[in-house]
Amino acid sequence: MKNLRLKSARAALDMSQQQLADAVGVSRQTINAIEKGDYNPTIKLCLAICKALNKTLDELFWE
Amino acid sequence: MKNLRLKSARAALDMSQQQLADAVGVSRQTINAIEKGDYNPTIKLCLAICKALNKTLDELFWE
DNA sequence: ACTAAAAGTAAAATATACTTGACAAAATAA
DNA sequence: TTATTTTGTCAAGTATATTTTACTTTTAGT
Repeated sequence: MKNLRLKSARAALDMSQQQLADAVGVSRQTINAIEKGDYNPTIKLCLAICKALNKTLDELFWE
Repeated sequence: MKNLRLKSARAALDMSQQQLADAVGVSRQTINAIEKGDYNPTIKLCLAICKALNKTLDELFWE
C-alpha cells in the first residue's frame, strides 16, 4: 500500500524524490517505489529517510 | 551494533529466539543476527517483531 | 556431573532490495 | 503553447537480506 505520510512529509519540506534520494544515498526509483508501496525498504534506509525529513519511525512507517 | 532493546523485550516475555522467529515467520538465525547487529532487517520484519513483542518501531529500532 | 534447551556462529544457496539506464506521462513555469 | 522539472514505470543487472544445514558453546534443570 502507498506511503502517503512519506510523500506528505517530503512535500512539506519542498523536496523532490531526487533530492530525498540524494540526501539518503539511494536512487530516485527506490524512493518512488517506497512511496508507491512496491517493496519494503530496510530499517537502515527508513532511519535515513526519517532523519532527512525530521520525522520518527513511528510517524512515517508505523501502520 | 547490538540491539539490546530487542533482546530485552523478548526476554521480558520469556520468549526464545526460536519462538519469536516462529511468531514472525523467519528463521532463528535471522533473529539472532538482528539482535547481534549483523545486518539490517526490512521494515516489514521490524513491524512484525514489534507486534509480536507489543512494542513500537521507535521503542525497538530508533537510535 | 549429566542432560537438554537455548544461543552463537559459519558456509552455501535462494529471495529480494536496490541500481542503472531509459522512456513516457504529468506537473510547473515561461 | 513550449520548455523544464518531476513523477511514474519497466527490464536487466548487482548487492545483500534471509534460509538451510550443521556444528559448537552457554545456559538452565535434575
